[in-house]
Amino acid sequence: MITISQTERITSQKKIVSDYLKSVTSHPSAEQVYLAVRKKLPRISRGTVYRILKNLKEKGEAQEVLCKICHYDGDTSPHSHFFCQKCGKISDVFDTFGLSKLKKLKVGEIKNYQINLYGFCKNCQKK
Amino acid sequence: MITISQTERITSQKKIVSDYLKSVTSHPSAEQVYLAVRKKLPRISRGTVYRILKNLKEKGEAQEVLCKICHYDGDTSPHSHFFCQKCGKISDVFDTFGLSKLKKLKVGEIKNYQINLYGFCKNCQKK
DNA sequence: GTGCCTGCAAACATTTTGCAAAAAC
DNA sequence: GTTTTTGCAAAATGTTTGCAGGCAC
Repeated sequence: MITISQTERITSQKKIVSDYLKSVTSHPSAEQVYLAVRKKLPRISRGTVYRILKNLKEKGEAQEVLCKICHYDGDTSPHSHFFCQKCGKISDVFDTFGLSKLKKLKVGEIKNYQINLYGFCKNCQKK
Repeated sequence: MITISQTERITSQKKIVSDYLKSVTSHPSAEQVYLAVRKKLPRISRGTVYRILKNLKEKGEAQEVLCKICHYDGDTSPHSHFFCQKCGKISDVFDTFGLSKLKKLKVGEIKNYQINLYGFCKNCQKK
């Protein structure tokens, strides 16, 4: 459910969570944000951290990495997935975007990869 | 924890879950697999479904899509992520693999995307 | 018969939510 | 003073696990 508020208020909790997230490159989980932020705001609650993270995401100031419910695909051939943000449908996309480039990256040994595309599917676009 | 068994046994539960997963392209969640499979095996339990799905994944006969705990990134610029399967570290990868190609896909309207790379990071490779 | 696998229920982990009090404006 | 936001605790959701009995081999 999207919360529509006329005038969003700036609170110290929001500022500290936002500043923390922008100051680190460690990609913390919600729990890790909670533990870190609690050093500055010992009385902050998990609920508040979750609400603020969701709020930051809605405003486009943070993004989720690896998230939500686990889905399974019986097809293990190299392909990508499109997630419709309206109807929730997950579709296959058989295009690898020239991922041979991947091997040239210097991040480490790449064993596997996933490309996730988000948007509105053809069916939902019509509406 | 990886379960090492000397002789894996073929059970009707495993066969039906595996067959179901390979017969659909709907990318069901574990719960959806459980509900579907229960039509053929009314007494199967969630625990068994979760164990079989994990088993299929370990054998490379199924893959997970969108999974596990939610992590946040305060950097919303276009970049990808590398997940080390040994130490769990998440690193940024600033390479977009010529994703302008994305726009040409006919799946729908793409608003956003994520590329997730899995493997062993440089530090873990040394060990 | 041996030992892996299952069903069940409880435990665990993660996230959301209702509500009264507190804070922002 | 009004309305949003918070802290708290409980609930909801998703996943794992211990164990006794069942089944594959």
